[in-house]
Amino acid sequence: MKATDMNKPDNRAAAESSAITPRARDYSQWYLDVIKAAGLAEHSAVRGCMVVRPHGYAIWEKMQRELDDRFKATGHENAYFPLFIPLSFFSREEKHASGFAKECAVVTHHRLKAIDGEIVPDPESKLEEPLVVRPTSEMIIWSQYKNWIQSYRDLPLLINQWANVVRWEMRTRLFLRTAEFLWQEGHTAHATEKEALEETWRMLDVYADFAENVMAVPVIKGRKTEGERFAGAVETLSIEGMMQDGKALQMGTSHYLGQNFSKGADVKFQNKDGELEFVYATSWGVSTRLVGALIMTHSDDSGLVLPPRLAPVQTVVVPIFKNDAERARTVDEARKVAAELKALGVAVRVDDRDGIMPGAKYYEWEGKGVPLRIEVGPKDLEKGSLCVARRFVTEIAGEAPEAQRRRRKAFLPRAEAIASIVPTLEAMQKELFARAGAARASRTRVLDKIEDYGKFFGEEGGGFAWVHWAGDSAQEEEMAKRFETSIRCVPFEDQIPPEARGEGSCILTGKPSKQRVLMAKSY
RNA sequence: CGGGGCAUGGUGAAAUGGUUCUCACGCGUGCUUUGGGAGCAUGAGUUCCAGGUUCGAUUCCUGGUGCCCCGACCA
Repeated sequence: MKATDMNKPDNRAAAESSAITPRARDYSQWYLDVIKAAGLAEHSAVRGCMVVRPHGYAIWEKMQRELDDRFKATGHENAYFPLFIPLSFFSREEKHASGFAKECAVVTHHRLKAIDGEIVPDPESKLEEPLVVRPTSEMIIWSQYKNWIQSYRDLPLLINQWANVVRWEMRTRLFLRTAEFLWQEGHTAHATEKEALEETWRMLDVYADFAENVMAVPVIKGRKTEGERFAGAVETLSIEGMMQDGKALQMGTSHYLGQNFSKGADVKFQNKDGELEFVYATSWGVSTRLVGALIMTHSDDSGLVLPPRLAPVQTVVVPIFKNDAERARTVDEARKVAAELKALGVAVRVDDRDGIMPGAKYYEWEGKGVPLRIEVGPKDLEKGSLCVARRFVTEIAGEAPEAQRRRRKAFLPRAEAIASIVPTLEAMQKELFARAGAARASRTRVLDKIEDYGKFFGEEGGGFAWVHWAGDSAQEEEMAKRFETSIRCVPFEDQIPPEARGEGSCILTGKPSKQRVLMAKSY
């Protein structure tokens, strides 16, 4: 949408142009506005690629650390494999290769040359075998595992890689889908199917734990239908989150690969009985898409809202002063407060920049999603108090923004204020999770009639729908065309709310169905 | 890859076949200010690329490139 009317060249409109589009008006625009206001990322001049700015990267680093701890705790180690995959390796697993074929960047030359004054790939430097820039690393990793695995004693092999991958997507969206993105991919090898399946389920649980307890995003765990499965996988599990516009976002996947890839790469091991057997495999990954999920789950019309556990700055301290003497005293106090908070384990930053009005700093830090702000002014020095302001308060319908602002600021005695920071951050973490859960619940329906289904995803704006399903792949596609919805997953039984459990009949075909599936529009 | 649209300082926009292209935000400098986006003064910075039409093109034409929207694609 191009808001030409909004941008008349007068002062007011120009000042407003830096404001964030309300979520209710245009969710896509709001999403981009938040990313810009928070300084997370921007489009690169390189087609379809994203530049992650420091604040965005700092959030990703926090995610990395939390995830990495969990991977280590479950026995995994990090390693690194090449960016380039020889085409012959890539094509060893047929379904995998054809699944990714349409979105691969391919390197064909290794040298440039000036021809007619123009620098072009040197025709004489053409590679004998093209190199595929990894869209995922199964094949390059398994070709290496062949050398690493001979005996059951070499198993399980539990490796994770932090890397970038390239998928030549037609249409891109910051964080959610870009030509190049950052991720982690785990690739494990096991002696038995049972063990590999356990690993697949275990890592999905790790992702769900991370999503809910760190990102404060409630997710639904389940398995993908055949049509949505990872190319080459026997089973794909995923966690699905609901964004504020009611759409589902796949936040992480864990695949059971069976022996497909070990056969493709010819990786056998000798078991205890001395017999040769193909290895059982899993792979699992999450990407910088999670940053997009974070934005679309918690943020508001003032900008980014970060769960404290992922906030690079959890508390910002802003000194307020009118002259040099006040400046010296308030900055000094701000630094003392910061040091005390740091000792309590709080990520804290003092914003003592001169020449910027305090209000401007508040807007800036709110836009960046900092959970708590402490203001230190001359009055606080006199009274021995501090002003603590929260990034969000529980919304009260109809309350004016000005009233909300007052309600979320509190002047507290100094010691009390400092002691309140850690518990407040913890409470905010919990509140975000609870809020997201409530938002999801309010947009979730249990539906039995196809008319209700159409109405829900039409005029009612959609969300998650629990419906019985017994259709085939073609009928799945019909649902996609008719309602722009898809089966997000076939949930594990404990993921289905009580009111949606039990057997029934398919919403489209009327055929008997054992359990309901999760339907939604998706990103 | 098909259909449509757009291309003007860092950003968002105006204007024009004819002197030196306009405005706001942002940026630099100085003074002043600082408990919710300060003010004044002053300064720097712009017509995507290549051809063509024309006395003269940022404007019109052709081609290229890039971006946006719709489809296709995206498990």
